[in-house]
Amino acid sequence: MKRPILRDVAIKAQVSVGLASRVLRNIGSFSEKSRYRVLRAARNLDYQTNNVARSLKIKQTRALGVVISDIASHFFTLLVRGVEDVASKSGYSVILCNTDENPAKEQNYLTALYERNVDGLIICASPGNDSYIKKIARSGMPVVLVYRNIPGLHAPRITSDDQDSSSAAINYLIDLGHRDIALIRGISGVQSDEERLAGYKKTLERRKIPVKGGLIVNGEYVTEKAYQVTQSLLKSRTPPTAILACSELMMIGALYAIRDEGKEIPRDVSIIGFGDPSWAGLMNPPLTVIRLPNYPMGLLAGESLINMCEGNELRDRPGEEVVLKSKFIPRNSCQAPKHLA
Amino acid sequence: MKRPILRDVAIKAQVSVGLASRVLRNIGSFSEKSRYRVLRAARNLDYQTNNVARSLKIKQTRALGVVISDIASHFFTLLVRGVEDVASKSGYSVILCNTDENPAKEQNYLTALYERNVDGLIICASPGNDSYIKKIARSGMPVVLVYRNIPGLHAPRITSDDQDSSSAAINYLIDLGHRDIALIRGISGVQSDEERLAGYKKTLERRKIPVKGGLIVNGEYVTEKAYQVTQSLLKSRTPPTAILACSELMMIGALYAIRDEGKEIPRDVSIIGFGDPSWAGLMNPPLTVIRLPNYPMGLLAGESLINMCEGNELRDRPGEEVVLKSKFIPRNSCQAPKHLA
DNA sequence: TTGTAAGCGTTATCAT
DNA sequence: ATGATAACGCTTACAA
Repeated sequence: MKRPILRDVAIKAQVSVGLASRVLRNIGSFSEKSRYRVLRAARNLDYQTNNVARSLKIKQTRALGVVISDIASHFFTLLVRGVEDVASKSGYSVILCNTDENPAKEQNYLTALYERNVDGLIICASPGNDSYIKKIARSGMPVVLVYRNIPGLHAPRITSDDQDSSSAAINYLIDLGHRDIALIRGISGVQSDEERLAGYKKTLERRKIPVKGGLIVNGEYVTEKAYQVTQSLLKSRTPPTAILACSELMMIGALYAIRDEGKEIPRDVSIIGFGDPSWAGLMNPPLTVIRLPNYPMGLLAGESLINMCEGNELRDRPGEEVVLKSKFIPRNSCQAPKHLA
Repeated sequence: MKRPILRDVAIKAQVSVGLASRVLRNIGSFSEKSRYRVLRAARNLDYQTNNVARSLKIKQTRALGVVISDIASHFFTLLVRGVEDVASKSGYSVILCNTDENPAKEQNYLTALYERNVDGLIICASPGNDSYIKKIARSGMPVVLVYRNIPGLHAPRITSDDQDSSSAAINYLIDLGHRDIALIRGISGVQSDEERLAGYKKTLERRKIPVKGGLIVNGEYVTEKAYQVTQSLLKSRTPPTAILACSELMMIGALYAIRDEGKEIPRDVSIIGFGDPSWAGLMNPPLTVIRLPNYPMGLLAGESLINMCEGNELRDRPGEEVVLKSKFIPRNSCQAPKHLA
């Protein structure tokens, strides 16, 4: 009744373990007769490889660690799905880690993953563990960075064109006549967040519109925080006429705040969000958004990582950054500010 | 430059590997002097346990397999977050598997998980692998079932009160005056889906309202399918005046279909959905929903499983089913049907 | 073609 | 308190 091991099938097939191992993996040489006996014995015993023993020997686990801040965010959900899809297709398993942007938690996950000997890591790093991640990478473990950069770490990065998309959104708003545009950003120090901020600032400057510090607020990528900050934004003596929210969760927070303040979209405030969840088109009005290429990013990150794990080309040029394009989807949550209407 | 192993620290500390192992795990006996030397050596070498070797020896991996149909569904997202939270707290890792309700895919994941020697399994099974799952469970691997049942499998089940909540929703609709209530169900054979169907039928019967087969449609838990079926429902000569959608994704499909058919909620159709995503309250009108206890279910499933893995109490009574309550959240997507208004 | 045996990096038993 | 040494279940030279 206990799980059979290779020796059991070898005995039952009346061959040596080495031979049994070879036929089960269809490698090396063996006679037709041995093949038949081993296969039959394995089937009869319901033999399944013990992969931890196998991993110990061959020094690879075919497991990938994916560390993100929160799977409950649609943003990461699609990314993870992408990674998992290519992983399973290549026979890899995905170990999921939610850090909540907490560096200490992230550290724990990273060491757990390292001790587990995962073959590679996909990291959407929270700021604060740069040196630890570098250490892991230096120890020889393949790492791919998603949406975030770690200065001095020679690893492939997958990002989207955050500065450009942010810029496009701001231009769109300016063209509509907005001057007081708020930015609900996430966490400073995060590459994509900095890029979006840069796109915001640069575009305003280029259009000769003053950048007001008070309009740049920090939502920390969480709904409640975003709710609070947009609420105070809206209550201020010079409320913004438009808002750009840097994540889906923060957009939700902003939307609730706007509603609770009795404002109407787009009449009183225009809003654009990063991320295009399936319900965005269902809102009233349908939401103008920047659709992020997260699923393809997950796919690509997974592929690159697996390539590195298997010692393929990417290994030679791993400093590379690949930038996937996001897509501006104008719907109806923006219009000219009231004073111009 | 290569990863140090226990022998390296033993040598550096000038003790035996056995002793080094003991002090690192703080077990057995050793002198203060040895402790100091080993710890220092480990620190200097940056030694980290190799858990695959450890797992092979101690026969446990501290890894849990979670098999669900799609992490991209908010439904599963919260569940997974729940199990991951308790898992990481207890030092377990979570391996994520998306089956898309595809039995073949599910089989592959299950055998992969088995070969990986995960310590336990949390399964939201698609119909069709019952015997395989039973085999795995019989082999001694702890299994907990979520939202689904496998007849003849003696394992703890975590579900919610699907029949009751479905019943409550239907009663609510009937009280409002509805007689033609459509049910967009998921996949037949799935326990929770059958329960919801049963609640629907039973309630109609109890209220002396004929159950019309044409009003029970199959959305297969996917948005597009739900879109199609509600579209044809709406186009039929006797369209329903109210709809109960059995998942968040299917509710989205229904919502799009209703909009594209030019109908208005709740004037033309009332709608209630299973699941309460954070945007539901943001819709116009805010959606009346049945809030599912998925996060707590994940927590509980994780706890039970870990208990079983560690040989605790639950092992003695593992046939148990625990039912968590969902919550009916009336908002504004329902009203009396037009002909009564 | 087949079998033997030496690892892989731990843990655990048993002397010393 | 310490150190040999034998597993754990598999892969892979190498020898036969």
